[in-house]
Amino acid sequence: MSVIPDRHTTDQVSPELEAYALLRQINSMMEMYNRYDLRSEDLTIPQFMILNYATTEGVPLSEISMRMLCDNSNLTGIVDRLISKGFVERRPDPQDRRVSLICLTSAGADKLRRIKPRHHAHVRRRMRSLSQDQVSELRSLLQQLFQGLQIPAVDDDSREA
Amino acid sequence: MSVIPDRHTTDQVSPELEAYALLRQINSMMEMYNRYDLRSEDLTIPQFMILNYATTEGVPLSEISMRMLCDNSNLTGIVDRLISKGFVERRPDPQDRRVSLICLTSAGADKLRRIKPRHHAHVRRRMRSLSQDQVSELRSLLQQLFQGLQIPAVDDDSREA
DNA sequence: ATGTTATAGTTTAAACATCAAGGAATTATA
DNA sequence: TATAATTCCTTGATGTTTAAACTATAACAT
Repeated sequence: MSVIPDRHTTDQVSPELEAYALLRQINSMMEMYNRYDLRSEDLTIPQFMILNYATTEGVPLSEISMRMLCDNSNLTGIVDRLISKGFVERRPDPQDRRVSLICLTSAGADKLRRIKPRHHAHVRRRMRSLSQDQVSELRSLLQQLFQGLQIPAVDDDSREA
Repeated sequence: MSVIPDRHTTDQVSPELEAYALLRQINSMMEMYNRYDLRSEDLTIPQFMILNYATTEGVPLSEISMRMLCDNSNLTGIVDRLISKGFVERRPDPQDRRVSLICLTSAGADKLRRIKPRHHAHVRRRMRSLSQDQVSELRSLLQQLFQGLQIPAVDDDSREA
């Protein structure tokens, strides 16, 4: 029952909000660049991601959707497009007839071999405004934040809004 | 012409790549939470963002799209839906008949007043795995990275892929 | 004045995302 | 072994995003 106004009941921005806003903006800009890079290869970002997760032996669709943090139903259409471009194919899993394995074709593997190193180089280049130490520091902070997000629901929220 | 293999010509992950992957994943999870929070209010994330940028006096649509780092054409439909819900309205700018001002209605202002503090509290709570100092450190690293991204094109890329 | 260029916003089509619902195959359980 | 619950994937409805083409207005240059 303090008379001192709580720092965050008002509308003013907190460091957390600022950090999150920056994170979103950075993500947004990186996506713009990635989209632009992939455009010349006639690939979209989600298509490229699936290509990265697929293997020659085949990976269950739901394993890919788990890693991409998205719904299965997203991937159906994207995989369809990748198939029509000849970069992956669907194969039934002999062990479990429910799953369809997403398999990288040799054309897909070639494509990936050509694009991936360049993509990685681009990402690294775009982070050159940070020193090596700063990148490591950033990575470890993000790592910690990410792990904290995994266990979300501890609703110890009595002190605020 | 070194014989020592460059650290990044191979497929292995660099700190930069790891940091970026984490950033994307965090963004993804935060979006999931935000979407869930807004669901009970019958708002989508982009709808909520526009609501945040709109004012009672009115803001040009293109100003909002600039801040949201998106195209004007995105906003047309989203604003349409906000209008049908009664939270904003379009008004012509008397100064410039090309622009349409996006104006927060009183219903929209009420809605915002109720949702925004809670949203901010949620964001702060979800970053509680970081200390105050860590949040500040993160913010300043992201700030620096963001500014570095603004001037993208210095293609001093001769040393890599 | 007239033609050029730029800006504000919309429209359209293709791609993607979310959510709910459903079919098919598997697993668990009684 | 029947049936219930679960898992894997797809489909369809709604909403968002991108990119290109378009309309209307404004600013500018002869």
